[in-house]
Amino acid sequence: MTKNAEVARVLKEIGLLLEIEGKDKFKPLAYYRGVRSIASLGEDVETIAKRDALTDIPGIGKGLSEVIKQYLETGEVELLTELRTRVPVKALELDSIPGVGPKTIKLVYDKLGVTDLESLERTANEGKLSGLPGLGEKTQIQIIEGIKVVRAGLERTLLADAMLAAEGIENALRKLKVIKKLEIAGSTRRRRETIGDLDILVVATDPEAVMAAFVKSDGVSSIQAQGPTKSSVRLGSGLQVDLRVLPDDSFGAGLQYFTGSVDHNVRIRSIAQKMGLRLNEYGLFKGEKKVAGEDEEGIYKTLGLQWVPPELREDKGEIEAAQRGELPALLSKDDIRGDLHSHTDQSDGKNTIEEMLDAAQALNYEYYCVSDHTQSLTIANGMDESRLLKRIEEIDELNASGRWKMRILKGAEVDILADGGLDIEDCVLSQLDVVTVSIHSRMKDTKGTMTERVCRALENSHVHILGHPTGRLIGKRSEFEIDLERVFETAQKHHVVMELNAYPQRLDLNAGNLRAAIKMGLKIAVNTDAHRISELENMQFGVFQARRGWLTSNDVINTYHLKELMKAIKK
DNA sequence: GCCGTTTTCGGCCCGACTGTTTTCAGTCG
Repeated sequence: MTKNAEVARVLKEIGLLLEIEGKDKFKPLAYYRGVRSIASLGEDVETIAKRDALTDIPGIGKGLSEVIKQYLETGEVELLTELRTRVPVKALELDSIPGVGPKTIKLVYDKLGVTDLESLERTANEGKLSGLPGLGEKTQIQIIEGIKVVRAGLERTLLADAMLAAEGIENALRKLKVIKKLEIAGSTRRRRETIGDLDILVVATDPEAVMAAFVKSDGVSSIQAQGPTKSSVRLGSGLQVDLRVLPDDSFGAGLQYFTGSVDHNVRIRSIAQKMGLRLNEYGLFKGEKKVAGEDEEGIYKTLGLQWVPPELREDKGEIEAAQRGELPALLSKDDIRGDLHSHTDQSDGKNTIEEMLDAAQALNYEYYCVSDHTQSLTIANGMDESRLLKRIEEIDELNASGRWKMRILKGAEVDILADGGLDIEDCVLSQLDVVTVSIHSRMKDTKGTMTERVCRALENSHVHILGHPTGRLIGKRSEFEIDLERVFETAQKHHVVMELNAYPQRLDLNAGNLRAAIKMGLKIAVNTDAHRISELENMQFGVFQARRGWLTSNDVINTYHLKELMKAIKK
């Protein structure tokens, strides 16, 4: 696991405490910028620090780089320790409550001695919050509700779940005749791994009617806000959904604005400013005159930029590329010709091989690889050599049967053992079309051990793909401690492809890692790792993540025709 | 604290909504 999240938390806490002290309005903003920058870094911040290149990171200057260095070297930051002494509150915890910010934290600390979630909940339940200057009955109820949300751990939702919820609301709203246009914006449109809340934008002839219908949608558990152009509700699942009504000729500007990210928009805005223009959610203006806003393309074009695909809008070089007209032609779902990692009921899958093949055929794939687990993974009923040899024969027969137009590829997801060896003999591996190797055990190995282990596995001349390279489960399990740079170098040397596992909880590699991998010339396989028919649909999430990693079809081997694919993985 | 086609100082996105107000501060995205 990288130190990135940890460092981001330290910077966030400093920013919050500075804001709570209230001495400087802009210093905290600089810290928050640093937080976003570090949190979305593709590389380990520690590696960057060792290169002495922290100030190359956007938003990190002399001050923040010193703070980061101090933390990495000593595990503490003097400034933070001082701040905590002056304002002894659990700022991160309190700030995570919806509706509570630095000003409220300061108020309840000064007046009531509240320092954490527990004491805030107690004072709120005792009714002591209402009556404080600026705080009334309703705010008190809102805070109690907000604490429940935090306790339930519902701050962020997986993209797949958010998209499902969005679809439900979208379908319901589209039935209203007064709605002329509707788009899902925000981080869902940017296809981030997890979503804070849903942003829905509409153009409607009768905004009031839309708002009235929206707040009564199925699954709404509470209404946070309801105005003529903006309403906000919380679903039973905890997900917050914002709906905004825009004028028709501002829809593009609104979409651009509410798609974000903040950092991308700040840059776009400053480009507009330098051209003597002003950009807000209603349009791009020269003085009082609107010069663009109906669609996004017009806004970007007027600013001298190519239209930027939402997945790239993170201020990670996309603006410079768009200025030069050099944005990559990103991978699309239609480019995918097959899936190279899937399971059946031979190991821990839920469907038979025939059922999986029928489902894959329905996706018009040109090839499809069956890759069940191997023997060390006993919990998943992994196959030993004799079962695997039988499976190989079976697939030969299935190919010969002519029942499926696509080519069925013989594969396995082979376990990497503690010492980096594989749990299937080379003489059997050599009979497979696609050998994927993965870590499923000893996930707490030290960085050195894990790196050695994986690299040794990649040195085996029968290995084609490294499956879910960091092993993370979003929100559940961190990445292994592993030196990815060394893994990439080894893979490059031994001609091994990196997997982008499309499972919504995995999305492994992440976008930053993907970008680093292709920069080194590595190829990627976008695979579903499906354990049942329905999971073959997860390919879309892999494609989203690939796009966030700037991947083109050339970078992804399962966009190739069968012949080229076999050539590409040949050792 | 960061940054630079407004470059070593002086700005820093900005509008909507709520609650508690009587004109606005706080939060959010």
